[in-house]
Amino acid sequence: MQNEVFKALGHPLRRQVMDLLRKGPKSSGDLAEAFDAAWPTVTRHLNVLKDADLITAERRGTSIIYRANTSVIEDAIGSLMGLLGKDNGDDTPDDLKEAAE
Amino acid sequence: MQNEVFKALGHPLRRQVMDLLRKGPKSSGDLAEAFDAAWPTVTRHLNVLKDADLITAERRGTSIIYRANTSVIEDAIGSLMGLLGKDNGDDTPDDLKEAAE
DNA sequence: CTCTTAATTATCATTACTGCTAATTATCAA
DNA sequence: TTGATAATTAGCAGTAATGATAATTAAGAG
Repeated sequence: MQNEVFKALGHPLRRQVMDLLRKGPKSSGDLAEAFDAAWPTVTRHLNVLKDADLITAERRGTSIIYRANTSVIEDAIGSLMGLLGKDNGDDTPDDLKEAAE
Repeated sequence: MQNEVFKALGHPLRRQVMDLLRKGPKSSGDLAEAFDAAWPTVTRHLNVLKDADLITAERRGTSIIYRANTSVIEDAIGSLMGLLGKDNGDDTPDDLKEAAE
């Protein structure tokens, strides 16, 4: 869901995870090492990202490999772009109209 | 701060507010009417958006007018775009390399 | 099977978020 | 000043999020 995505991105550690995964897949251990937080804490953040479908997990023998899910990030971008267009159906009262057009 | 922005966007009502303001400025009352929630509840959400600098408030006589702050939305988009580029400094171990490039 | 390493789930305490009603402030009109 | 309307702040209860430690599962090596 769209809301889970933004909620998931609303934590610095989770955005950092996304940034680390940007360059390529990483194991849970690699990611856990990258932060001060305890491993279970990182695992939980990874689960939040996974529930939001922002990352995927795949078992590779004894370790678990995480990958960023680019399409969901793209969707989020699209959603934000949708907040930008003025798309004026003239919903703005005359007395609030800006000088510029 | 960037984190406040994503946290603020992590609530459906707040994203809806942003969408309503997309078309033009609105008063607190206009916004409160648009939702099922009680007015003080909407006010609180507006404050979250304001603290994130996603909207600005300006008193206009007896009512208060809210406007979307487009540049902050643009910054958020930029931040998400930054999560997309592969920008490979070859951080990916050989055994995790994908077939495609 | 046993041992080790990798990672997760369970549990708990603390803090943050949400949404409500009630009380308060702000502005204007008479 | 009084009254009315617009909007906010205060306070409270319920729920969700965070981060830690302890216990558990998973897979491979021997």
